[in-house]
Amino acid sequence: MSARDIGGARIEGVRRRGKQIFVDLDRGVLSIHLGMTGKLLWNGVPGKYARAIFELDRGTLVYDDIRQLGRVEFHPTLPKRFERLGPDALGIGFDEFYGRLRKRRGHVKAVLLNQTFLAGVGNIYADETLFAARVHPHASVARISKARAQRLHASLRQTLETAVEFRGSSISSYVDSNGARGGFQQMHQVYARTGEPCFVCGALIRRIVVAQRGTHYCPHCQRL
DNA sequence: CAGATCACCTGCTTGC
DNA sequence: TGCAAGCAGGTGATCT
Repeated sequence: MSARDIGGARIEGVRRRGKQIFVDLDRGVLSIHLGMTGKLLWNGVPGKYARAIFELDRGTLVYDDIRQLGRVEFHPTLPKRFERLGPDALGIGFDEFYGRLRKRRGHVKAVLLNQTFLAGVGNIYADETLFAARVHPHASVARISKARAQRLHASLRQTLETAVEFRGSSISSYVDSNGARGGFQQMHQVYARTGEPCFVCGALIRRIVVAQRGTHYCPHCQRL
């Protein structure tokens, strides 16, 4: 993407699906993904890690990203890969959730992280959801009962809604567009609590690796 | 096609 | 004190 692509473009709308942000322009679409350390700062001062600066009529939007796992791309037409994104994790009802779950195989945590299953569940929220639902991250999706699926669905919604309310988890450096840190990290029950006692039963939280991601769970509360 | 693995990137933590 | 190694993770490419 270069300034030539979007200079003078008119913004016609802004949408979000999971972690993906879409800015509809009169000549295409801007897709933005914050990755892990990406930030969009409204009227922020561009610092050492500013990767893109958008001069708008009413202010300046700075895209800042320390680890550069995020992306800002311009597309004249939206690529097919975005069509593969699942429905937004916050909006899905139980029937659709259960129907989609039944078509999947493998470890439940890997499925939760898969953005074609649902869009929007990252590593922290997968761990926190599984703890709230009392489901072991290694549980096989094929063997999840409808009752447990209901707990998973309810826990996912609860976890994400609370996280949004607290404006996210500022683990490394996340801040919102006003530069404010999130507060959800203080609510974490298992994430990054390896070796510490479970708040419910006192058992020590364990860390394993599932789907190449650090995975935290209570060996007593969460069952296969 | 599905699942597993690696590369990307840099600040912070750990170990010697 | 200093330095190297390990770790964090969302996604896409590559491999099996």
